[in-house]
Amino acid sequence: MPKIATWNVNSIRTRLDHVCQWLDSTGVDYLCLQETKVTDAEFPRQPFLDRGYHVYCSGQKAYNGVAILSRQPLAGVEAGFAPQLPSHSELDTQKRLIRAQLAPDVILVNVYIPNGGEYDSEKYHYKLHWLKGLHAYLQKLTAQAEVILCGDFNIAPEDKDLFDARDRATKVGATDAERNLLAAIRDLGFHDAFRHFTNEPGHYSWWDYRAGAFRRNQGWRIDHLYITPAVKARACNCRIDIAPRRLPKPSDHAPVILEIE
DNA sequence: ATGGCAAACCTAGTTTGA
Repeated sequence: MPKIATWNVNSIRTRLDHVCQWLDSTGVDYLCLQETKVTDAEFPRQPFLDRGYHVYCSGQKAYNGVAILSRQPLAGVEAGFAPQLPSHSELDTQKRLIRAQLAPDVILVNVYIPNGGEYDSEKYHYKLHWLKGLHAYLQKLTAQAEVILCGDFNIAPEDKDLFDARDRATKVGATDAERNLLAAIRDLGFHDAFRHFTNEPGHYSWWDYRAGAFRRNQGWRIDHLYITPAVKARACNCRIDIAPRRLPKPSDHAPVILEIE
């Protein structure tokens, strides 16, 4: 039963031991990483090669950066929008997207969607612009194949996906403009894998380092796996693993795992 | 309204995160 996971590690070099321990204990087949914060030349490949994973990364110094670890070698690996959408190549200066084929008719897309900064700031509008680019990109892909779209979306899709939805009109990650663009992407034919199995509120994938947010479970569910119908039909389970968030010096995000039969 | 924490960067204070 293949397992596919997504995890914003907030620096792969700082979190190397956590990720290795987690791979050893869960044995996931594919792990999509975000915020690796390292160039491809500096990416710590060897510990993953030693564990039998192939490493595909697209990173930059200090900020952003995505990677896919896979037990099998992957075909069709492409970084950024440009290979599918040359018109949007300016979005590729920030390393936030990598994709690969899992099968001839299944494409895995790993994204690190911009944070958005303050409401109505330049960063907020960049986030909205980036989401429109992602929509155009996925429109092409969903016409060709089944797609597993995962990563750090920096968006809580519903009010039950954050601990306090008050004032959300200006709360970046929960505004209507962001949710509407995410809904437009979802309407290309995606289903929220986590919500296929769990309806209750109070399940989060990110907690602020400050103010005891994790201890008080004051978090947001912003890390997602979106799957097209044929994948959904094979999905057995999708859960957030909060165990790594309890460790000393954790990432502020927890991994999310999808199991497929 | 602010701070609280963590990481990276030409090491000290700035930028980013959501």
